[in-house]
Amino acid sequence: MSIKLMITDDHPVVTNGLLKIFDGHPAIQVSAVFSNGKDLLNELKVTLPDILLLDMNLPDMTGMELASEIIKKYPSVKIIILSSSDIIIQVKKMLQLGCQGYLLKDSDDVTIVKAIEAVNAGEQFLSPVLQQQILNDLFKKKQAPAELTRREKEILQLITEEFTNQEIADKLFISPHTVDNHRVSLLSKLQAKNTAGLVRRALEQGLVK
Amino acid sequence: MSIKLMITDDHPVVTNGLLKIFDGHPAIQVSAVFSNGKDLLNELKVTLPDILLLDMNLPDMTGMELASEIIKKYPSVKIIILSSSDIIIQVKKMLQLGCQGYLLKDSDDVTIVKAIEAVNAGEQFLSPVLQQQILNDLFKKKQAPAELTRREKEILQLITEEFTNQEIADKLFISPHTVDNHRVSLLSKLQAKNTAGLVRRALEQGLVK
DNA sequence: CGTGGCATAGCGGAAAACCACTGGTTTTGG
DNA sequence: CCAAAACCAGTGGTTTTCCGCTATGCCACG
Repeated sequence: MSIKLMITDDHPVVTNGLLKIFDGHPAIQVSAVFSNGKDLLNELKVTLPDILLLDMNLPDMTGMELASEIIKKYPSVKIIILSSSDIIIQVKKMLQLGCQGYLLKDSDDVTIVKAIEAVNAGEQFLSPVLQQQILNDLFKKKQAPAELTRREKEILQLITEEFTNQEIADKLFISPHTVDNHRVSLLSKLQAKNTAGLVRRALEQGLVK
Repeated sequence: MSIKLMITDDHPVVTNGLLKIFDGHPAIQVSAVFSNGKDLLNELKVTLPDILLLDMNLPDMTGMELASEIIKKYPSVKIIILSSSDIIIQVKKMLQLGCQGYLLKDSDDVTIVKAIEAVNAGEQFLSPVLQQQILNDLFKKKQAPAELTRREKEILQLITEEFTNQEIADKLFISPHTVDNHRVSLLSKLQAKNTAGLVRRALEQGLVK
């Protein structure tokens, strides 16, 4: 049985190139090509492909929105994102959304076919470049230490766990005033403006949990 | 020039095993072995190794604390964490702290030597198992979509950016009361108790930025 | 064409957070 | 052992958030 594929991309150059690639692969059958999200959604009401090659930058809606909707409505359709953006955050987001693959547009024929076969087999696929980049990302961050005292870390932890000053005070057997004081120090040290900022920085800098 | 190595681990079995491995590698010279953090810190005041093999679970202090301090005081020392824990969060934390490698204790001789050589050459090294796990991690999350309306997402974003209700209202040309209402919806939908919870969930679920 | 979800707006009151002080005790490191 | 840093506690006041109400206009979907 051949793999039924749909392509959505508003650049004819890309779609033509893809079509040419799949021409030589009888196991991969392109059942439809669309240049915008709306057309795709309409077609999906009628037929579902095995795999959908989806561009991130469509004229009528973002890839995020589109992918999100498709995943929700038609969970059986496997989505491979086709993008020229290698921004890690974006890659992560799409994968966490539930896409099965993420291909860079400069991928060669072999890689693209490999990706489709892998995803069709129930695996995931990530452009090798991106794999490397994600690993590097982990090392790079080297966040500024942000010198917090033991007590401050402890209280920051509890703040992110949604405890109020009063609750924290009870837990640590100190006065709510003291908790408040630590809070002020934290705001200053982390250069935050309010609780939201504290939690944000705490999570971003891995100071908690 | 040979690589000067220090080992810190409170399990004789582990250190003995390591020593045996390095016996066969003249390019790697073990200059000292410690069984706790304090002894190590004392020695570092006198001599610095090229690379430090550091156990995560020491009797007197956590690997986090120790690594953090060493990185701050002696940034030239490269640290490879030696741990039996493959908990991804912990791995990430150590790497972001600035450690150059993370080895699982069940790694074979070849891998360990490879790691040391890589780190000595200025690269990073991660146990292959962990590399795979981190990539899988990205796909797995499949977070519950958390159905937020456009407005709610927008407001959640601004909350995490430390704006107050009043400021958000000004920005969106709506009443502060309306912002407050959306906030209540958000608290309910995300099952958060307060602003801290909102920000935490927003970041964890990648709903912002 | 109605029903339900969304966005808007408002009110009032309680709770929590924010801010700037002062001042005492304990811990820590050189 | 001394000084600095951290921790604790309090006063007093302002701002913001939290929560439960009510209520209206809009629009999409069946």
